[in-house]
Amino acid sequence: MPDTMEDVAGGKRKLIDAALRLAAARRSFAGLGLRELAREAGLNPNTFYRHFRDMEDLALTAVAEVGNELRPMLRAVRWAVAQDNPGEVATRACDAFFAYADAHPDAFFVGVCGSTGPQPALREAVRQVLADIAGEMAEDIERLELSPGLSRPIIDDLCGYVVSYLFHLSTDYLEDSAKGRRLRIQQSKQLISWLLRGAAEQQRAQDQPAPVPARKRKPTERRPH
Amino acid sequence: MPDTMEDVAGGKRKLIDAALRLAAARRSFAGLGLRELAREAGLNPNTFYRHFRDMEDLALTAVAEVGNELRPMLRAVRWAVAQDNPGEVATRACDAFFAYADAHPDAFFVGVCGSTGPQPALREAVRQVLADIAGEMAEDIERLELSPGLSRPIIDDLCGYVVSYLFHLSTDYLEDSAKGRRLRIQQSKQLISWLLRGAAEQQRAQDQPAPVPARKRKPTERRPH
DNA sequence: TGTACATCAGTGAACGCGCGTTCACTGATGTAC
DNA sequence: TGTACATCAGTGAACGCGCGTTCACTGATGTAC
Repeated sequence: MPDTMEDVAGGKRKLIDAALRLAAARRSFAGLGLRELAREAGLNPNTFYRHFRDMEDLALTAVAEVGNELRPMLRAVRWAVAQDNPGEVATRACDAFFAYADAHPDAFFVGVCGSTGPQPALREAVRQVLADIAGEMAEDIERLELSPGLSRPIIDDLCGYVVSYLFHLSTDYLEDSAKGRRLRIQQSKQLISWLLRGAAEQQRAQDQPAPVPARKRKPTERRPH
Repeated sequence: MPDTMEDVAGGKRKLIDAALRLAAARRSFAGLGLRELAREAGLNPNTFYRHFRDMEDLALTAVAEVGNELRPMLRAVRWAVAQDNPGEVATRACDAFFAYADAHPDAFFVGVCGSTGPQPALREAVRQVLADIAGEMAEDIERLELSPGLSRPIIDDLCGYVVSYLFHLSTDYLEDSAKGRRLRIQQSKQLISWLLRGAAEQQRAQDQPAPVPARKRKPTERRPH
């Protein structure tokens, strides 16, 4: 079982937290120095080697921690809201996402920066977390029957768009003023709304293909525009 | 008048090109060393100071160069396609974008990495280039009457979504195989198609507001879902 | 209950290295008269 | 046309500094018998 936020020994915990703090403030995990990190954590530089092989090792540990917390949280929101207001799952999950970003800004800065940073393993780890989130979102939409008409491939594409957009928007959101933040949340909800309508229309077009050249397309085939 | 790609003296040109090459390969402008850069450019480390104050100065110069080439290119494609096939502007501009990314991979890696990197000035410069591109796109859609029904604010949001998505997708595209690349282009076109339909539907809803609570909304007000 | 030993987090000194930056210099190109 | 001077790209040596990493060490905690 992987580490959770709580059951990690003192020095290791301090190092991870200090790394998130420093890397988020400067928008770069790669630029972190081992000694600088130890200084921030209030530890001897060598203590680092007691817990991590190198900086990349620490980065991957941190990303796994965050991912393992963020993912279940989003699922929980979706299932909880689906009970009471099935029509508001998208908007409420959107709110929950930004609220979580608000509560864990360091994690989001590190994630976004890491997704384009120099360490291939870190980029891949972040990418995987996003893919998992999109996958779970698609599964929930299907299982909770939130968009009854849509086929699974279309739901998958939809979730991919939404997750990618929200993820990259999160740092702009965190850097923005209260007013700007409200606007960005509103725009995110608008994006989701548009995509849902666009996807539904395409699904409808696929379900009852155009009358004249109908035989040319197989019903399962995806033909965007 | 700012520098264009051609009229820059030998050493300066070499330094900019070497910086794009190295920064793209390692996915980080911030990690670039002055001596390392001079080595790659085949120059003495001190020659750097003849042309740039520091690394950030060089980075801003490079971003301006790329932006000043990419933006007019996209405009030209839109206007050219609009002449012959007004219905295909979105898909053809999409193709042109990825073709340009293909031809200038270093510039895109540096741009995407810079947009989340440690230098605030570089982040702001990249952001500005994207905002300019989105603004020009919106202007062209309006002037070329490519989506006659849509109001300008809705076109602005639409362009913002598309530019953000394509920009962040560009590095995934460049890292992908030929097959994956085709899929990503296809998905991009699908996203644009969905957004266009969703935006059109919302515009329709705004133009003829719901019968009963109609007096509660001003016609110009934007109320995304 | 006591004793011996293993494990493990954390320490402090020391190393060699590449870094950014400074200084004084060269040599070519342009320009004033 | 020639001469004197300014400008500017590029050079090479030298500096002090913080870095990652290694080594031998301490002291606390757990464990076998």
